[in-house]
Amino acid sequence: MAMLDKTYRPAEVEPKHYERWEAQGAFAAHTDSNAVPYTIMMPPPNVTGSLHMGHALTFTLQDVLIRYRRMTGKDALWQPGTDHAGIATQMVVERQLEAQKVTRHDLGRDNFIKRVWEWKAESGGTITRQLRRLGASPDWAKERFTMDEGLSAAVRKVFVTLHRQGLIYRAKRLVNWDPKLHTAISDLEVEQREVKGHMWHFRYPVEGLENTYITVATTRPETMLGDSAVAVHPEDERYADLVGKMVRLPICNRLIPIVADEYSDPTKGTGAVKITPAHDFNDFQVGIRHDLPQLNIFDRDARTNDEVPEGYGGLDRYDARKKVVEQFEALGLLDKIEPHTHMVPYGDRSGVVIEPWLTDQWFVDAATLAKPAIEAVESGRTRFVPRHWENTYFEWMRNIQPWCISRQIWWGHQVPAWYGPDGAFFVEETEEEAKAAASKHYGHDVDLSRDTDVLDTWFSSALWPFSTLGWPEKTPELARYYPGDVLVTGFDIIFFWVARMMMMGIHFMGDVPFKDIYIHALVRDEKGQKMSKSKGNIIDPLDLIEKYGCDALRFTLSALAAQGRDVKLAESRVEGYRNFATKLWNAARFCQMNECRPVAGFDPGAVKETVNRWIVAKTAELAAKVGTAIEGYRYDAAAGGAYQFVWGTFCDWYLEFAKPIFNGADEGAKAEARATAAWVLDQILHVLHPLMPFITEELWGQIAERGGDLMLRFWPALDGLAAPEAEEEMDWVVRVISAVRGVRSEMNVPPSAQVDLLVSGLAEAKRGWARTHADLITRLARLTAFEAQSSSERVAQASSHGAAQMVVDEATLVMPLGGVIDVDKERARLDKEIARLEGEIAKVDKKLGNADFIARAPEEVVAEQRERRDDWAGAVAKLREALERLSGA
RNA sequence: GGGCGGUUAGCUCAGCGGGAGAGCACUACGUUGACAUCGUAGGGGUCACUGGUUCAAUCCCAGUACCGCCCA
Repeated sequence: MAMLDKTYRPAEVEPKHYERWEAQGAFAAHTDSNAVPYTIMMPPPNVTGSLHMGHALTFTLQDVLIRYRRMTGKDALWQPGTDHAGIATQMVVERQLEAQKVTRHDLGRDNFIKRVWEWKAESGGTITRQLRRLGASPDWAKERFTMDEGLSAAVRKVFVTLHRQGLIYRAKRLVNWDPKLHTAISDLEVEQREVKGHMWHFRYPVEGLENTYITVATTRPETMLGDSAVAVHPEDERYADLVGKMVRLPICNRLIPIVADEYSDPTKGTGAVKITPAHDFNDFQVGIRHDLPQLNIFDRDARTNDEVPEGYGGLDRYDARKKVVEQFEALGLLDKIEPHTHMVPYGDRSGVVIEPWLTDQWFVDAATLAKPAIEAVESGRTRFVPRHWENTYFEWMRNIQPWCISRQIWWGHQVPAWYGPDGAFFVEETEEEAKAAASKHYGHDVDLSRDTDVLDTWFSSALWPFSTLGWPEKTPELARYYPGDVLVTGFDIIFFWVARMMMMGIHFMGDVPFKDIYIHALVRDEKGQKMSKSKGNIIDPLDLIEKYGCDALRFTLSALAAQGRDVKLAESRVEGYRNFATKLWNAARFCQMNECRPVAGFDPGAVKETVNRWIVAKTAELAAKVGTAIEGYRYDAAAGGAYQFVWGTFCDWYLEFAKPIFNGADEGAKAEARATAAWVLDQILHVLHPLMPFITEELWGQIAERGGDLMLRFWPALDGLAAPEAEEEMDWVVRVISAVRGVRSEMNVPPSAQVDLLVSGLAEAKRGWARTHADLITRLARLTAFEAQSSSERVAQASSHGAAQMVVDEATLVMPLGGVIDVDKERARLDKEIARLEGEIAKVDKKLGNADFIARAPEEVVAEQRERRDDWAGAVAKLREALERLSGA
């Protein structure tokens, strides 16, 4: 085996392994295997997308899960794919056309759609290529696209079925109309933004009463052109005698009624509110209650149509507003204008103000579908992690509104409905079936025209957990991998997507689409700000990968993914974990230099040396800890535990312990230490693999000849390796070394100074420990000699000439420093230590002196406190003796 | 207005009824044959505030303040 380079070079290593893994089919699920399946449905990124930090987080977390489960022997399916992202994709292609000064209308529908497919063929692979750079290991052979033939068939089937069940219907309703994109959008695609505007107070003359006016306040003066009524609260005495009278609407010169309706809030504005049923959601409801006409005054561009008085037609809504206000002022009917901050709806894609507009649209009866989806979470068949997201889910699902699923765009699944000459429609999966149905209906063949609308992108996404597995066909995949084990996603799409998958999954599959829903937080910048182009604080994951390596980024995201917290990403963290990768690399290099080669048939349970039994036990703990953490979605604990072990235990202590052995003469000990170190390193590579797939695979291959890739190996099953007595012994060694190092540093004993260490009062049982580890303690504490059992005369003599003394358990360590040491300083140090311990003792004494504590606290807690007090008291006594011995110096 | 989170070391965050923790940053020392992308040691906190429950509260409960997010 060639020697490892001095540093790890991720850029050279990553593509090499990824390509081999993929080519060898290492990511594939095995439908015909006997293993227990484990399924994650990848939230399909937009086909227009490119990898951002949110993707990096979510896909890293999913990849950690899938790699871990694959290693534990599950038949792991991570189902990948992309989403056609209707509006977003159409906008991208339209923007390209715009550069050529062409509109989609110039091309016509068919050509435009062809153009989008061409674009998809060219650029649609960006996001999946980038996912590969992240090390994601989904079953690429199963990659799907929401508009591919199979998924489109599923969409048609679902639409037709729900329509027959009365759960999809067509209706003329007020919808959120985007006047820029010329389509309806769903409530969820509307963003409410706080806007500083005005409140205009208009006086409407009451018909039949001289000089009597009712004043209405509005933030949208232009809509008065479509007013159908004025509403006051039924109990508002100010207006009681006006209810039932008519108002003559200025400008329009129409008569509209004054109605009593609880929608009017007497405490707001004037208490009288104008009602425009065709352009406001609340007013629409009032209109229904009072049977008011719905007067539509806008066209699809939100310009006034010809329903408005002469001179007002064809105006942009804001020009119309200006003109209406001017006219009111001219008429002396403008009472006042107040500054007013209110919420205004904006289209999340177009960024323009949404206009409530009366149109024919297709709706899903979401309330009906939501019921079993709510029940599934209530009963725990599907579980949110962290739990509190259930509240968010319930809140929305219990107040769910009809879902407007039709969009007046071209890119998407066209609604499978065909219209006859009289407007009757036929909802069928194919045109042939629609024709047949129409013939039956009319008694003869007729020409049909297909509905031009397409479906909301989220409609097809809602089917993702089963449509990707081949539904409506009864495929082996569908039987095997549905329901999924976990959905990993961000909270921002609980409504858009999670809720809808729950509804559709339960309705069509009769079972929930996944057992767990792991909701992770948003990635923010280090100051906690949302990353956005306008703020210029975007961190590109690919830049970080290039700079620090993919594993460093993955490890960082995992380490920061604590449940219930946003991920605040500081580049310094990535750098720190890159250093961790380097540390691991060099530990492996050290092992290699010392000929630590994996030994065939090595039995970790059979090692004899204490250090080895100790590290074997610690390694077993590590594997269990990391496995449990990943299973509990505690990525932070998994990463933290691995980091702590590799750096803080393996490198800082075990390898240091091993050095004297490697350099010693005991060949047996050397051989065992080498084999153990190699074994531990192998276990580390396994355990870190889900988090850091590349460096672990690389080391795996470089350290020894192997039978195959690390990624397809089994997770370490290390039972029965606990060694509490070895742990106790090595902990003692660590305490001794730490004590010496601490005192050396505090007393300014330079590393070069030659010092001995004497031991006094060491318990009989520990003398063997001291002898066994004398070399090791000597080396790590930088001593010249370590006297495990010193005579009291020697101790007394040494300390009377000046010595640093430290108490470890029942023993006192004495470091003779005659002539070097500042005795006053050492006294002060001992005094300080005594004072600290006495403070602790006082605290415990207070507790132990409390009769209630003794009576009520659990026995073991009381015993623990007593033990602790005894230990401290013993230490204080020894420190006093040490002071005493110093008195002669 | 309703709901949900958060407030612990300078920064980013763990912990969660019985001795305050990590990483980064900081200070001092250090090229000891894996690693300076490193080593050793150290300083730094009335765990937001006020009450309550408890033998015992950073941890549980209630309230307050401030910050963030979602919904209306």
